[in-house]
Amino acid sequence: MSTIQDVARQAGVSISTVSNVLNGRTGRMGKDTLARVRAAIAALDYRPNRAARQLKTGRTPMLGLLVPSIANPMYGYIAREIETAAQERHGLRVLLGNTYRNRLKETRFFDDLLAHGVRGVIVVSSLVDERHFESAVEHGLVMVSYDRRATPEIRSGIDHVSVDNFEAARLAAAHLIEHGHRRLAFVTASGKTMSRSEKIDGFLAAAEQAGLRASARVLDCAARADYGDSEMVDVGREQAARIAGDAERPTGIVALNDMLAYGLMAGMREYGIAIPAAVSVVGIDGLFLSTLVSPALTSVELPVREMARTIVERIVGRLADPSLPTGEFLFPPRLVERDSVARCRDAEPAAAPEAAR
Amino acid sequence: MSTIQDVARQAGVSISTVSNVLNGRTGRMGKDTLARVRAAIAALDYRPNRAARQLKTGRTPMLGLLVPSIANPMYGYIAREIETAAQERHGLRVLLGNTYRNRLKETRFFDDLLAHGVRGVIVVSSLVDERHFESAVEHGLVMVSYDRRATPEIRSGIDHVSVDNFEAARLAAAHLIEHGHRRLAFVTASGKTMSRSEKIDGFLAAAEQAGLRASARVLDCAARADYGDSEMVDVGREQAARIAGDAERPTGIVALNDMLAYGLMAGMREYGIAIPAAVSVVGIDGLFLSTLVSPALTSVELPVREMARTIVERIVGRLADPSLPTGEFLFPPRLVERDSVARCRDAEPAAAPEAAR
DNA sequence: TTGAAAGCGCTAACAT
DNA sequence: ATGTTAGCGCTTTCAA
Repeated sequence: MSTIQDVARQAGVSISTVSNVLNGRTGRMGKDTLARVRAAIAALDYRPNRAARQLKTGRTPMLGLLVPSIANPMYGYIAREIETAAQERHGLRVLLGNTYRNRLKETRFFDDLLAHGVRGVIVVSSLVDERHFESAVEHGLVMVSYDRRATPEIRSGIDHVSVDNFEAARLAAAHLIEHGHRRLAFVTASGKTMSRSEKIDGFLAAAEQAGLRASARVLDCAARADYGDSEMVDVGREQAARIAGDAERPTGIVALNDMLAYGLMAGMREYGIAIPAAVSVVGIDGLFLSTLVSPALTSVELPVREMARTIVERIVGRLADPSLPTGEFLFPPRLVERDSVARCRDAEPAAAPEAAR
Repeated sequence: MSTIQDVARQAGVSISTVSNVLNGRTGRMGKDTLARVRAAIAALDYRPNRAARQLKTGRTPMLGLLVPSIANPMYGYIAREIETAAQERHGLRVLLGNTYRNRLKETRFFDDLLAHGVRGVIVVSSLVDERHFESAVEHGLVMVSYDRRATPEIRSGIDHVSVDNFEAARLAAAHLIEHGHRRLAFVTASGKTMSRSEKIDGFLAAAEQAGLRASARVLDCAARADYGDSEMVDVGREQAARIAGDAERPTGIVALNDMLAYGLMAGMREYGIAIPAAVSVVGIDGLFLSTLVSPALTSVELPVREMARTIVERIVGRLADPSLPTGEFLFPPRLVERDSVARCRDAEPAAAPEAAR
């Protein structure tokens, strides 16, 4: 690898001149000096050493990205959009870490980012407890959290970008209600993350508004202790078993997310419960896999690309101007109808006048 | 952030002593000197600046990982295993890049790695043309290619880790043959990557051996030009349409990979072709999603974790000793039976004596 | 057993 | 318009 020295020698100029070219300070530079430097750079196939530059400037064109597990299709999707936005819009590379929702792994990742001189980091769907985040922020990290709402009333050094989870679940439940369902359930994994609580609230609000609050149920179930990508799927399967044996079975189900819905549907199938004939299901996320399961899953879709862009812009912006206040950025979800919801057969005509159509 | 200077001052020693502690050269060090240094490090929450270290040593504990798109569940799975192996076994971080199978993006990623001082890189399922790889290797990158076989007879500066694709497809076809299928097809996307050709060969070899070569068909279909994660799914769907309209329709299908199989099954469903009653399907990859589609997909599973470990060990090994020769590492696949294969109804009893069981 | 000092490649004052 | 120079924080001889 050639260095700035080699380029300077080759071009017959000093290293400062080369450095000036490198950093775009070509304003009052001799036209042919510039040309000679450029030629030398090309001839030597010179690439500035980032470590040296970083040692001097304290900056490195890199972002950290922390996900529970990149094998989970939802996180893979988000990661792709974030990497693409960071690279194409700002030339930033992405350092990836799987945390398996382990606090120690998260902390170590922050430490490594700091040591590597990386100042911007995106944390996807982390733990409820955010204290170690604040500590990382104090050490100089500019952080954006995805899929966690800000804790109300607490000033945070972290940007929060997420979908309106309340609205997402409300939309899903309302869709079921519109189709005449009156025995509703929200199926979730236990362990209250903030986004889960919000979804539950949205679900219950829709039920309440339709006068169905009394019969609406929230079914949760412990996930396996160790984080796996099939965690949600397993929860769905397990819940299917429980629901199958339930005499007062719900006819309309909102799933915490698409992966859980897939597991739920697979489980239902094993118990011979037809979807959507016997039970209708709505997911949340809008993964492209939802078109592949059978029946294709009706789901509340998240504007992932837009969120990814906002995340990157926030980091870049606050990196450039640390005095910028942090904020909360909420995105609207959108229901995408597919084939997992049918009109409820038990629906009373009075309650659903359009049942005959 | 505190520096080595701060630690030295706090401990009342020179920076060399601190550096020695940092690098484990504590052999003949005063017992309490060591203790004082350690205490100072802890007290100041000191973390060595990697950029400075790298500038000196030329090394940085980081690997590059290039995938077509991390949103593709198969690449997400591989990426997770690689990141985990790199981090847990060697403390290495992973720099991720999506290439969308674009040669320019790949080249730029290599350039950036070099500039960042990263010397090890893993390339997953890249283009057929490997010339830009060799150029990167000449510039000092230690490279491992996943899912591409070495070009025979050509000495390469690259390690190749892959599954035995021939065997994978052979296994899949043999499984169909065992179930009495005599009209076989291999469904693939057009564009001949090496792994695809090998799979085709394995498929045809199995057909040949069963005397079914004449009727065995390879169906390919152009993917959309721009790389997308639903690329394979779309190809599967399109092929389903074609197969549905085929009077001499195959009864046993081997899909290039699981994603394509999902699309194929979804397409078949739309055309009212029952799986496995009318057509049996076998995928290749063994993604966990295969348990979620309906019917659950019988698939030839890849030993992804073992492959990921080998990939990391190869890089680390050759980074430590560049004189190590590169090699090819082939892993055996394994058939996992689920519900997408049934005994062929058209099977002639003579050809399949156990048909009556 | 510990310390002094050179230098990795670059940026950005400051000089000229 | 271009060059000189002082570090950024660390590792590693070499000397004491």
